[in-house]
Amino acid sequence: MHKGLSIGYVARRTGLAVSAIRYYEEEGLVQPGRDRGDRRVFQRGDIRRLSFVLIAQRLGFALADIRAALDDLPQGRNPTRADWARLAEGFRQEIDSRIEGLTLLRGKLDGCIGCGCLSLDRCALYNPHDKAATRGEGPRYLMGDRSDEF
Amino acid sequence: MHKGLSIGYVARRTGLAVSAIRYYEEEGLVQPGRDRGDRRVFQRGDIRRLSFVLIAQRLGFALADIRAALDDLPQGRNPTRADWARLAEGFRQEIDSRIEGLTLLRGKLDGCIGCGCLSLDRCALYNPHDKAATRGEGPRYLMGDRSDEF
DNA sequence: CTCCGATATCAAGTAAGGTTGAGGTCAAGC
DNA sequence: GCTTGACCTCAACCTTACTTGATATCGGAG
Repeated sequence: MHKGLSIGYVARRTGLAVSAIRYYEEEGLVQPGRDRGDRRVFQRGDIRRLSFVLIAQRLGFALADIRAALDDLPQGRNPTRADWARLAEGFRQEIDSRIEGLTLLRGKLDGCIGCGCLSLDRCALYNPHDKAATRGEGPRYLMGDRSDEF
Repeated sequence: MHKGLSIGYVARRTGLAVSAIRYYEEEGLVQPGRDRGDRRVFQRGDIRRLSFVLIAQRLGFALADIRAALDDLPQGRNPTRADWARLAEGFRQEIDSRIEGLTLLRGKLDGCIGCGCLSLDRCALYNPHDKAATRGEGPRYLMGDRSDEF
């Protein structure tokens, strides 16, 4: 009996605001059906999709990236455990590479502490081309794009 | 001979856009003087301040946080190497705690891969109270603030 | 002296990720 | 039958971190 879930229920289960869920629908992250009263009808799997969104956001992904990832889920059939596990594996790799980037950064920082050199041209810490730690950082979309300006 | 630096020079040295530097002044991150023609006059130390801003941004700090950190620099005298090293030490700790958070997250994720459980109520991966990885993620400033909604 | 390039100000626009409010509908409970 | 709560839409607003454009002025080169 696929009774379907109301937006309020999904909101309570995910901790998202109702308005946020509607926004996510607008962004194509979930595609609930409608009942005859035009109210959104979610399935259990949608809670999982939204959980995915929340976790991915914590990793700093933009909604557009997350949508792209979710679009890789099979459209016709229900996503299986294996499908989700595949996505999780992608996460794992992303986490790995972040840890690696931060570790690298820390090493450089260790080299800088003591000399006090935060000057751009000399300090290994600032390298605009090392984008590893830059992802998902908000509107600094142009950062690093003009290092050839001079 | 403290000749003072023009905004264009500082922009070239830091890789920042002139408009960005003016914006940073507005936000209180630098306080250049003015010449008689009302043009901004920067000191060498301002390049260092701006470098600090860039590095901190890479770590995901908001400008407001960065300003707070910079405000800890001694106001009267010129910042010494030790002052900058102290700030760098704060960075180091932040990086450490991020790596730790991500490592934890990875461990949880490993526990989830295979079971495909991305369901919020069961999966250890999603825990709204674990804010370690949440900082600097843009406008999701309310995230985790409504876990008591239900 | 004149012109150009760098600078100045100020208002408005942009992008992401939402929230808020006005105004309307629907189904259930009393 | 009426009210209440949950839902609907649509437009407007919010924050952060800037950019863009209009318009004006400064200062050095020629």
